[in-house]
This record gives sequence, C-alpha cells and structure tokens, in this order.
Amino acid sequence: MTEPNGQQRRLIESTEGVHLVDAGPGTGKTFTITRRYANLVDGGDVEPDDVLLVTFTNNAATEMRDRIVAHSDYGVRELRDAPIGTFHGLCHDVLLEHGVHAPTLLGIDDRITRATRLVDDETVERELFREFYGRFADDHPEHEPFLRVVEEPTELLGLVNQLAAKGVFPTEEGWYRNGERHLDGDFEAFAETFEAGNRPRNGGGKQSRIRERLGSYGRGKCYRADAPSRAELRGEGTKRVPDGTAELLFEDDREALKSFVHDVYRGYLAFALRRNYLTFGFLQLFAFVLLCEDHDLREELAFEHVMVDEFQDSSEIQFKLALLLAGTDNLCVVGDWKQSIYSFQYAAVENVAEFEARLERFAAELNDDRERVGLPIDGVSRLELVENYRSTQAIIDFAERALVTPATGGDEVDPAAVRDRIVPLESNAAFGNSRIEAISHEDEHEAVLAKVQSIVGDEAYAIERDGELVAPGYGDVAVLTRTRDYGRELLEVAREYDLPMAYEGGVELFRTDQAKLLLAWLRILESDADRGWAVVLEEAGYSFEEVRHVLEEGTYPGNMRAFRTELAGANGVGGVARRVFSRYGYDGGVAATVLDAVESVRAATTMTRGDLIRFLERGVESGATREVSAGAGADSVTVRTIHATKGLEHPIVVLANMNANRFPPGGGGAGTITFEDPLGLRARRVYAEDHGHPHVYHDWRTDALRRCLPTEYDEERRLLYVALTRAERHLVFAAGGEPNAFLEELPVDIGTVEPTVRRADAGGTEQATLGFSVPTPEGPVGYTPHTLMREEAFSGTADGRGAAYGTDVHEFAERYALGETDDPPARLEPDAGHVVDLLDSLGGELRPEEEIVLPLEVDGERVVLSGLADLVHVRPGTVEVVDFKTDTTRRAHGEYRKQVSVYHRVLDEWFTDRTVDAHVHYTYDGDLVPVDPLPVTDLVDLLREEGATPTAP
DNA sequence: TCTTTGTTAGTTTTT
DNA sequence: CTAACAAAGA
Repeated sequence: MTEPNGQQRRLIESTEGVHLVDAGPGTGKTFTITRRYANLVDGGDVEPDDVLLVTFTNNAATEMRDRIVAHSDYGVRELRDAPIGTFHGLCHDVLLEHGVHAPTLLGIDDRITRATRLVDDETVERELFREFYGRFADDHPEHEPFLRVVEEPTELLGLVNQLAAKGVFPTEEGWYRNGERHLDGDFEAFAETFEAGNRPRNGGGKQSRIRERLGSYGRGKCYRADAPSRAELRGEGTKRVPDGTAELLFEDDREALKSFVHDVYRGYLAFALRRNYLTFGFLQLFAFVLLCEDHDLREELAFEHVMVDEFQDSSEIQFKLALLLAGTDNLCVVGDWKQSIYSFQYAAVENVAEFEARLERFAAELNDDRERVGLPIDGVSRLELVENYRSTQAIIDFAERALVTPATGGDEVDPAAVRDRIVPLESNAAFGNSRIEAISHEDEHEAVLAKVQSIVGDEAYAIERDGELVAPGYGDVAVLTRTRDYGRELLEVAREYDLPMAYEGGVELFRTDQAKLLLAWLRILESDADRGWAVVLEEAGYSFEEVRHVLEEGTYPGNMRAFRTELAGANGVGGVARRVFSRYGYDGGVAATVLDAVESVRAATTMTRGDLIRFLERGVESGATREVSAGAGADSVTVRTIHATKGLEHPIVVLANMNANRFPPGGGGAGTITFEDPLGLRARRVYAEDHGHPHVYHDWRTDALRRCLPTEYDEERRLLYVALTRAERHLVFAAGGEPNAFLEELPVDIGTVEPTVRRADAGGTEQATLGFSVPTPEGPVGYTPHTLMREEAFSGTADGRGAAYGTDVHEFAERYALGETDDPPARLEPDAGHVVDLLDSLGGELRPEEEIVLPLEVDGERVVLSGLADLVHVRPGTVEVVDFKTDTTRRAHGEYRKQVSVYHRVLDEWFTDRTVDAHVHYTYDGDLVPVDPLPVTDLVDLLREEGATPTAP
C-alpha cells in the first residue's frame, strides 16, 4: 500500500473533532494512522509534542514511530522524545516527572520518587501482596468475618486490580469521586437479565434456563442455616423460578463487605508505596488522580491531538485518561469491536461498541464539579475503513459467520443484531482462489504436520507472490492455537520429523528442556545433587530403574564425569550454559534466550551459583514467560497462540486444536465485578470452628447467582474471528477426534487425513507412531472425595449397597486417619477393616484430599498420572498417596466392572519429575494383597484398568 | 415422546 | 461449565 484509498484519505485529512474509526482486519489501520500523524505534524502548525499517539504494546509503538519517520519530514532524532507510546509508559513518565505528591491526593502520606520501581512481574506482585495481606489480617481483627473466609489472598489482588482498571479508588473515608456506584450494583439491570433467563422454553413446555441450572443448587454443598432451600429458590411444580427470587439474590446490604475491600485496597496502596513500588494498575491510578486534581498540570500536559490505536483493547480508566489528556476536542480512536479479545487484561469492548454513550457519560462524570474535559463539541464523526487488503472475500465472509455461530447447544446468538453491527469488508485480492477445509484425526499433531506437508508445494493451495500465483512453502503456513501448550507439543513432534517449524511468542522459558538441563548441570556442579544427575541420566536414555541404581551407587558414567570436569573449568555461568547447550545441540532461540536471561540477571545482581540455581527454580515454579525469537530458518512454519497474532497475517492459516471442550474452554462467564455481584467476593467457604478438619460451608448466594448468569461466549467468537482473519488465502481447521461446537456449526466439511508425516531429511514415507494414548474406560470408576461432601446419597448400584455406602467408607477413612474416631461401624465391614489395616501400616502425618501428580516412565515414554487423592501421607523424603476404592461392583453401561484398591507410593524428586518408585497393594474379596515392588509398566496397566488417564508431561 | 434429574470427564489467553 | 448419557417421570 503506497497511496491511501478514499476512506483512508478522509481519516488522514479529518484532523479536527472527535472521530471513531471502525477499522476491521486488514484495512490498513496502522498505515492510515501513521499517515494521519505525518499529515498533522508536516502541516506546520502542529509539533510532534502536540500529538499524543497511544497504542497498547511497546512493539506497536516502535513500529508506528518507524513508519512515521519513514513518511514524514521528521527524523529519528526529532521524534525520539515525541509522545508515542503506551498508556502505561505515558503514566510512568508523568508520575516520575510530576507525581511526587500524587499519593497525598488520595490522603496517603507517601511520595513517588525516582527510586519508586515498577513491579511488572505478576508472580512478584503476588508474593508482595501475600506479604501485605498477612500483616493486614493481623492488624485488622474487626474484619474477622471476611478474613476467615478468604481462601486465596491473591483473589483479592485480582479484585483490587479490576477496580483500579475501572477507575474505582479508595479515599481516606470512602471512594474516589463516584467510584462507589460500581460497588453498589444495579438491581434493575440485574432483574432484566434475570427475567430473560427465567422464561419457560419450548412454548412453555420446558422450565426456564435459570430453573434448570438451579437444579444443582446445593448439590454437594453445605450452607448455613439461613440459606433458602432448593425448593424455595426454584419453586415446585412450576416452569419458572418464583417471582421475588431476583430480589432475594441481590444483596443490598453491602456495607461491611465494602468496608473490608476498602481497607484492603487502601492498605495495599500504602504498603506498595512504603515498599517503594508501583504496579501497572497503580501507575494508571495515580496518573488519573493527578490529572483529575492538579488542574494546572492537566492543562500543561494536555495535547492538541490525541490518537488511540487498537481502542478495543482499552480499559475504562484508559478511556478516561485519554479524555483528560485531550486539551481540545481533537480525539481520534481507531479500533474494531470484533477484535476485542483482551478482557482478562481489563479491555472493555464497550469502549468502542458504545463509544458515544460512554464518551458522554465519562465526560459528564469528569466534569461534574468543574470543567476538565471539553468534549464533544460537534458530536462524534464515525468513519469506516472497509477495503480489506489482506484476505480473499471467501475468508472474510467465512470469518463473519464465526461471529454469529453458537458456541454450545444452549448458546443463543441473535445473528441479525450482530450482523447489524458488522461493517462489511470488501476484499481487493487480485486472485480469488481460496480453500477452506477441515480435518479431524485422533493423532492430531501428526495429522496437522502431515496436512502441512501436503500443502507445501501443492498448486491447489497456490498463494500470491509478486503478483503471481505460486505453490506455497513452509514459511507461508502458520498454525494458530488457543493455548501455548498445544503449540509447544506440536513443535516437539515437528522436531522429531525435522519439519521446519518455529514457535513465536511468550514461552514458559524456565520450563523448557534447555533451562531444565542447564539447571541440572548447575546442580551437579554445585553439589552432585541427585535431582541434577537424575535429569541428565534420563535425558541420556537411562531407564527409570537404571537411574535409581546409578543414583544409589553414585556410579555416574565416565563421559558425564568428564563433562562435569570440563564445566568446572568453564568461564562463568555463561560459559557453563554455552557448553551445556552445545553438548545437547541446542542452538535455537530458546537456548539463546535462556543464556540471555541468565547472563542479564548475573550482570544486574551479585549472584552466586547457588543463587542462580534458586533463581531458575523460582522460574520453573512461577512459569514465567519470556519472548523467544524465531529459532528455525527462514522457510519454516510459524506456530503462535491466537492472542499473539494481533496484527499479523499469513497466506495459509491452520487453526489447530478445534476440539470439543477446548475451544471454547469453559466459556467466558460474567466478569467478576458486575452489577449482580459487584464485589465478586462473598463468603465463598466458611470453615466451621468446631471441626478439626475442613467441613466446608459455601455461600448460598454466590452459588445461586453464578447459576443465574448466562455464560457469555461473545469473546470466544471474537477470538475465532481474529484467528480466521489472519488468513490471506487458505484456511484449514484441525481437530483431534471430536470437533468442537464451532467447527460443527460452521459451513465446512470435516475430512480426515492420514497422519503419515514424512521425515524431512529422508524424503520417504517412513511412518512413526508416537504418543501414548489410553482409551478412557467407560462408566463410573469409583468415589472421589467430593462425594464425601454430598448430603444426599444416590441409589442405583448393582450390589444394592449404593453410593452412600462408599461415601460412608470414605468418611470413616478420613476421620480415622485424622484421629477423630477409631472404631469402624459394623455395617461398613469388610471395607472399613481394610482401611484400618492400611492406615495403621502408615504412621506419619496424614492430610486429607489433595491433588497428586504421579510421574512415571513407561516404555521410554514419560507419563504423568494425576488426580485427587483421598489421603496424602507425608514423611521426610517420602510422599505417599492413598486412594481408596470400595470393592463393590457397579453396573456401568451394561457391563460389570471390578474395582480394586490401589495404594501408590511416590519417592523423592517431585521437583524434577524424574525418579519415581511405585508400590501397589490392592484389596480383593476382603484380602489385602501386596504387590511389592511392582514394575512400573504393571502399575500403569493397573491404573489403566482403574481408569486413570495418562497424559504427556 | 418430551422433560427432569443425576452423573461423569475435561479444563486459558498476557501488556 | 457443558455435553453426553442414563433412567425415571409425565
């Protein structure tokens, strides 16, 4: 694109007034906005300092700056300090320069100085918040009812950040400006939503959605005595929930809760300042307060022109910041509601979808005590960019269908209303050829790779290059996925076939093989640690039993000893890392990034090797991600998450992992802070003081409310839209096994593909079988601890004892283990007898109901079994997991299954997931049968029978 | 035949 | 939090 089209030109030349620009994918948004900037500053009257240009990522800001430099009269140097950047960056600058006194505006006696640092790592922030909360709890006994109920303090941090993103801040006595409104909720709006969900369906023959969903109200839950009963809430012999339920659910006395949140919020702000740090959220908070209160400063800082790109990604407070920073009514926001996919980052799609209404409301709020915002004078001018330079018309039309496709069976979309809001795009592609297809195969990774190989070089998937249609190469294909995990798995399989593929975007750096091996060798160097050697040995192909033997005897292989000696002579940590990576042939971007991370932290601090080891360990635990640059060569397939593809385009897009239960995952759900549940925080669980172990009480109102709110899938649809509109020409959906609802609904035939991947170097048709899959057994396979909490037993077991019996055995087992009782009721024999035998043989500390991970190696493949254990038994160096199964038989799907009791024992080395010993006992016909030691493969077979599902680690 | 109730498996995105 | 299934009720 060298010359702007008609609509673009209009935007470039409309420099005065308020403009809302609907710019769909591929319409040259960045091109236009940078030309508009150039046009402004080249006119003579306007200086770069007068124009604020905001985007959401530093990368985007840099790109904008570069493009402006290329097309305006200004050079790199002149624009270096021009206000082109992110909201966060801007707020940071403002606070450093003018914000010393910002905290005092909220009545907090502290200051922001050059020494105030920005905590940009979420895990660090969570740690700090935990520390704060611990002290807060000690100092504020008056909030005891709430303190007792908070299970996870960082949920409160989430609440604080969410409030901050909406511009709700605590003052000394109350809430800043009109923030409290957000906390009180809006009953009328709630009642309206409630009524919509409470209409009987199928012409009155079927109960309402809300009544159906309230069916499980109270199931497996214990509420306090004042909770309404299930029948009261749902009504009996009716198709709709009784009138008055909405009022019952909407809590109007929130004073105590609001006061608790207020004190936590304010306490945390003071804590952060005292500890000399700010977070992303607080940066905006203080900048906002400063701009609101310091009128001279606001007028001094205000810009003649404000332009915001990707406005659909902005939050409520960012919208308000843009208003405060606009000294005139020259505001231009560019965005596309269809591409708003960052709500978890507090993006408010309403900022674009309801722009005019919000503009008016926010301006009025900001102006309620004095004139701060001069907007708008002549109303809002709406502009649309409709010419699409990226995709074929077929792709565009298909993607728009995604926006009206139901995500689940019960999901309702109003296609006409949605289509009404879509500004239709017109493709100007020179060639119309476009293929849209779907494949599905159990071996999903192989199927995707085989499909990619078949596409490469195939004229049927021709793409446009230099004005001609040519067969595609690897570099023309991008695989998009919802999750990082899937991308990484695919990459690993691709590597086995030497298929050129590179993952781009954030990687959980310290969880990569590269980082783990480096960590292992550092541990070996430091102390010959087992958890180092185990990793190294396993990587070298030693079997599980062999690793154990080597560790016990200390008979490390000669070549490894030699390498250890070599490392000991290496020059610093960087030298060690280089040699380790070179030994294992790691020469890609991940290795480079690990090296960079290690060297930079080493340079910034005075770290010993031991400190560095702990740094890497923390990295593994937190799952911190880092950007890793493309590793493979130029002509390679790109793998990315959909979220990471913003602004990108690819000739051929493969949208992978379109599996049932995966896309969408659990649905969007209503945000935490809404009119129904404004604080998102209520007594979730109450631990009864008169019980030694967790008898769990739930808050009935929270449970009921959650069921009454419709699950929203709009953002899931937009995510799909974003993925599809990355494609220029061809589109392939891929699912493993069961396709999800989107793929079922969209007008594309789902074919299959032979998952035969050619080894790239062999060029032949060698086929490899990979993976380890176990069919999920049919039918119920036992009782989980959740069953313990159930009040009503269900009947229907074939042997007539029923689930209540199993529940009782479990309950007895738990109470016995915790020392609350020691005589088994006679009616529970013989099972209770087995339980007593088993528990008596254990000793040590017992903890009830815990998530376990059981890492194993089977036939050279690593396998992890996980699940909820009934009891976890802890001794130094040993963790034992106990899982009871009553040896009843139950009718399941027409066949009878035997069940055995399994007792797993897991030794040592949880951290590296490497060495494991497993012992099994099982009871059958009343006898406790020890099988000790049991080869790991047998254990896995046994667990398969038990219905455990192995997953790749 | 349609509706209601109960049960189970599987389960994120990142400035 | 949903789909899918099973089973009982109307």
